[in-house]
Amino acid sequence: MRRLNLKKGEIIQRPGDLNSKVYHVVRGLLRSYTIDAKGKEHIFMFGPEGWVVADNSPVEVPVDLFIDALEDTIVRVVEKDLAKETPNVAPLMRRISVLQKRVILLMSASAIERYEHFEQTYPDILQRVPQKMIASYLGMTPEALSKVKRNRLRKK
Amino acid sequence: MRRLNLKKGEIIQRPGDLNSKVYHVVRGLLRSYTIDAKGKEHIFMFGPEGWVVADNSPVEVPVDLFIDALEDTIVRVVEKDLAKETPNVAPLMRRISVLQKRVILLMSASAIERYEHFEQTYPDILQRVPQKMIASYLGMTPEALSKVKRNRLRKK
DNA sequence: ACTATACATTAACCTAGATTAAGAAATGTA
DNA sequence: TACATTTCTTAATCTAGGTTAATGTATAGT
Repeated sequence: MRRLNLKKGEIIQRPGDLNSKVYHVVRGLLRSYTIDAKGKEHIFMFGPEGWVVADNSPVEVPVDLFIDALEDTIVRVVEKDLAKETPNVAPLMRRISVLQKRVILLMSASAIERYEHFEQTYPDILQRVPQKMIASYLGMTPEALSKVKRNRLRKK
Repeated sequence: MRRLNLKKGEIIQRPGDLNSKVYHVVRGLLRSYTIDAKGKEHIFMFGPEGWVVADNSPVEVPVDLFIDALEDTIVRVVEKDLAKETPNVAPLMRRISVLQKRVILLMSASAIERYEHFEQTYPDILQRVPQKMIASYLGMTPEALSKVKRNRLRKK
């Protein structure tokens, strides 16, 4: 069970990589993301201390996410097949539950609603990453997020 | 491990239900969905034979999805905490992987692209459910889906 | 402290998809 | 067969959010 010290900006996984690992964040902040056909970046998740970041695909298929460090970060690296032998079901169920909520939000909620949900759910991360990344995570442009926040202020 | 015979249209789980179960579809077709604040229905997943349908939340928290039968359906019902003791990690990972793809599609793909992805991934289900349900699953209105298909034909 | 680069905001304009409403097909049911 | 109900399509209109581009404001590196 290796440890790894990452400098801000370091990329530790790229789409296409085989035998990807599972990363337990000890300190710092990871993120996973894709880049689509038009070259646009879409953040899939943020991983602050205590979180587990991984591309949950079967061991043998290539991953489709980048993972990099948004701050200087320390991670514990676990081989994916090894992780399978210590089957900790609870965190997997939690992840599914979170993803379920995210899908439903993406399908049914407006930009403002999605932002306010994020605000309540991850107030910490809001402070730690640039707003354009929040926008990317929420599936909107930085300009749209800017507009949304301004309109909310006007109403109060 | 009970068995259950459902008639088309039967609802077996409602938002707020506690101690929800895990449903293994033996024959037929289930679906899970929410109804949002504006009364609009959003289909979260379809569960044809061989699939497992459940609201993957911790046992003790109330679920937030409806589950009903789109066809006459036979299911095997498993208690959730029991399912936890037979920790079958592989299907959970698969589900996460599918949800990951879905989130990324919702964030980055247009209506047409989402539809074509569905067509390729679940050609079977496309035949079995009304189009408005496909639209709901894809996060768009039936009208939008209709338009999308027409425009695609024009181009060919 | 100076410059460069990344980030945030604003505004004008545009477009995908929502909404509304009506009619046409299909499907179910007596 | 006829009638009702649900589903699908079309068209007109509207709007949230995307795009582009300019300006302002931090932040970082030397």
